[in-house]
Amino acid sequence: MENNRVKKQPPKKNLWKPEEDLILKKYVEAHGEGNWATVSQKSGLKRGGKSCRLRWKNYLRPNIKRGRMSQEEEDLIIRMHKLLGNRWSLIAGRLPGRTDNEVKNYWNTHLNKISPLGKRKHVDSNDQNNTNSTETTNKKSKIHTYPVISIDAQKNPTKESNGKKEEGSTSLLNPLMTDTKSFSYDTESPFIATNTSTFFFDDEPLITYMDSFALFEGFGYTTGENYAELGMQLVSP
DNA sequence: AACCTACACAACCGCAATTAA
DNA sequence: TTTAATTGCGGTTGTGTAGGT
Repeated sequence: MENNRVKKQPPKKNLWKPEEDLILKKYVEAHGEGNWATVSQKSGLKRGGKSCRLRWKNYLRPNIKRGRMSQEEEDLIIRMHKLLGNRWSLIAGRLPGRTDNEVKNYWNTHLNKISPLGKRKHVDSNDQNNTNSTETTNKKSKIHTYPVISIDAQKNPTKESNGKKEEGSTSLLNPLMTDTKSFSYDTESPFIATNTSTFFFDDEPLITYMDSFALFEGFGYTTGENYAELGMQLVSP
């Protein structure tokens, strides 16, 4: 060996360089999102499709909001996490300009430590007390197992038609109750906690979004006052 | 100044869901 | 209907850096 005081190795991590960002940005602007598997070949980037997709989604696409979370955003994350657990994409969907990765990182570094069990790294899987969220984060739990609710959905807004979403309404039929709760949504407005009934469906499939309401049922949230805890308010149809 | 530790966050990995053939 | 490819998601890891000793 020539030297036992070897200089620090150069970074091994494949961080994106500005020129790579530029290539990807121009490519997506020219060809649109999607077909990530072929982006690397066609653009000349020596990156996998997943990497390109992630980079675009988290940093390059328009309307990404950078910088510190506001107090309102933080509050919303806390409330949504309490309700949904580690459903980061779902939570991020309620925070315009924020990505799931950002929300997740923010939770892990800023908010998780607030909880009594808030150890940043290495959550002990044997820790029986580690149930501070309303839902286990086990991947298998992504299967929806909340049978108490049926959905009477009139509309499932999509981002089709020039990304312009439609105004609509959705109602939930609770079999344990005799009435149907319904609420309206304005698809142009972000779901920021307010004391109005306005919220945002984003790109999530309706059924996925409805999980949160199913959770309400599971935890005994059955009245309008409880919805208010989320800054939402049930309105009469 | 050198070392250590913890933090912040970008990026990767593996799995499941979805879509195309 | 089945299989393969692609996409999306959450968990985890790796790196740079700030602050303390």
